Amino acid sequence: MTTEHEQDPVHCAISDALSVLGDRWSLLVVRDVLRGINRFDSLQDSLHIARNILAQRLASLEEAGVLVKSPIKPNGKRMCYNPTPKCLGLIPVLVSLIDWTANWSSEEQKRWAKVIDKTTGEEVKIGIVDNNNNPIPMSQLSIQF
Amino acid sequence: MTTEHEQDPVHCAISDALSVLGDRWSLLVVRDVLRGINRFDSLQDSLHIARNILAQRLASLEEAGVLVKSPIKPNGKRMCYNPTPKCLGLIPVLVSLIDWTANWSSEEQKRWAKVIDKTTGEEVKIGIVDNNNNPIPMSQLSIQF
DNA sequence: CTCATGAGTTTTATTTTGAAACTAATTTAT
DNA sequence: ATAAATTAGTTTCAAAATAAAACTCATGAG
Repeated sequence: MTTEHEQDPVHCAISDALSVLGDRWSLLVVRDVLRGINRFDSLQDSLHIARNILAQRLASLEEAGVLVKSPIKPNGKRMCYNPTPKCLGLIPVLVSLIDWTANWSSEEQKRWAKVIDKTTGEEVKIGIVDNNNNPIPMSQLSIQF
Repeated sequence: MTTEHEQDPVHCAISDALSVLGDRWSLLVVRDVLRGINRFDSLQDSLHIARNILAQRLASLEEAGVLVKSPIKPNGKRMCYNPTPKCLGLIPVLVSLIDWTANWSSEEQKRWAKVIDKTTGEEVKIGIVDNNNNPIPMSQLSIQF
């Protein structure tokens, strides 16, 4: 794959993102790390992912600059994985995925993302707004990637 | 240790979303359909995806209610795939992925998502906002998935 | 009617994933 | 201090998913 076509719509910002995140597990690992689950075995317990695949994903997320791997105690061998600023940058992706499911799934238990402004304690939301910060309904949008 | 997840980590809104979208291609198909590329062969040309995989993804996106498949002319055999409202609901996901890449990739050609309000022609933006729709910096956020 | 196009399906090879067992180092318990 | 249990993976092998190409078979254009 990844052949070099001159006019290549596959090579765009979305596919760049998906080359790191476009699989069944990566975003769930990111979610767990943001939740504070940062050890190999706790992640495996939480996700029930195959251990070899987890090792692979952690390595690729580290290489992508999304996680940092560091020993728990200096020079130790026990590791932990923590979120980088680039990882925090994925919060809008996670929130919009959660809200999409909440909005559009027919399931009983609709879970909304809850994001809190630490300074006010207030709940915040993700959305599309115009220059005056007024929300705009989705049906009114046209997208140009 | 933040053991404050009262939510089921295995079956959550994110993994629900990823069971439809969590692969290499689905979101790129969605992007193309939103762009107006809605025929099997044009999608294949655009994405260089294997034809059997494309057929699979289109079927699963249709089953998920993201796309509708319909004949171009009544009772015809030539088909086209078009976005449902649920598909439009993915715009924030796509936009936040694009913006993430633009913000955090080291590449030269950073592409920002451009979303336009069809009624005004004005460009709009996606972000995390408080109840007054004012944007909030990422560092101020705490998440509870 | 003929030929090119559209929308897939089939076939086969390659890659990725998953489950389980296996290391080797490191804590913890006795 | 020694034994037992944890941690953080790796290895192995089977099963599933993906890719590339060839193959249908109906339709539309000329």
